[in-house]
Amino acid sequence: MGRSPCCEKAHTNKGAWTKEEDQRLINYIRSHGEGCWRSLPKSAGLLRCGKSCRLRWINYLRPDLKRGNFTEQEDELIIKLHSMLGNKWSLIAGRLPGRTDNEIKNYWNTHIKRKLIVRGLDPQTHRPLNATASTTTANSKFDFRNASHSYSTLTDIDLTMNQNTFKLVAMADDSSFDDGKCNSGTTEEAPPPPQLIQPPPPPLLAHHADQNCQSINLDLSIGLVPFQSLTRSESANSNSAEIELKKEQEEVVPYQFVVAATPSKTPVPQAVCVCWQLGFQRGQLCSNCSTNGLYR
DNA sequence: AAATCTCCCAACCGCGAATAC
DNA sequence: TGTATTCGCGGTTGGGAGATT
Repeated sequence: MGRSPCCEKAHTNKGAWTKEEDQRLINYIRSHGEGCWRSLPKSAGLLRCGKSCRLRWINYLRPDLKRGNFTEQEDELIIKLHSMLGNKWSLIAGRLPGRTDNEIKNYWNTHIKRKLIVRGLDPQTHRPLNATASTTTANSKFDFRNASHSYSTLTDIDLTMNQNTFKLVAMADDSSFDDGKCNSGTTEEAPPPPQLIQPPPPPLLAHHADQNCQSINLDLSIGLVPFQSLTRSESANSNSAEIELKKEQEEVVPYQFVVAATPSKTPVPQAVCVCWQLGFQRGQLCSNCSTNGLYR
């Protein structure tokens, strides 16, 4: 048998929350903590479904939320993260302390999309608007999250993203992949990820495509580190899959994307979290960070 | 001043993954 | 092991607020 129903929809309030409801929810969570959203409304004396309580708390009532306008740095970080992750708002929010996925999603739809269009960039692909149509049909398209190759040896792949050149360094142990059963963790037909117009992985790796997993899980970590602060040899010491995107035009943006691709059943690589690199203090680090800024 | 339009954001909806039973 | 439910996510929408006519 399964669980009992989540809530009685007939007896729940909908729409905007009142101050009294907010206060009840705050008081309850302060004394009991988060969790068990299903039973929370009844225990807290709220005529709301648990789902609604959770949303209200996460998006509006949480004490650590940052209020106010987004800064220019936050704008740029969102753009960069979106170019890497697509509409993975919760992942993006995880790298912006005090911001929620809903807030970032709204902000993206109302401000940043327009900003990119003004810059002549396609908000979904992050490529020049007039070039999107021609390149999306080209075979050169390389989709990170649905990559048709796994990277089981150290290799360098030059990629081009927008006007900037990146270098993809994939390092993985064969055993870290799960015999073709690993998945990307992204099942929705996400908006097109960055259209990387350089060729897909070199032929020498192609044989792995059929035998191993069809994609690399990029869900767990992504960070910005100062260019060259992580050397290849340092990275190679990790026995987990790790992809570095090295931005070569450092004079434009002196940061390096580090995407820790973590196949299931393997330890998380020692990638440096963006929280740390942005100089956040202990209390501000995200849940994925250990106290030295590395991913747990 | 009133009507209409546009923008923005909080909240809802539906789905897939994870989990309890 | 199979099924039902919860949780969490991304897409969408309703309506309030401000701008424009």
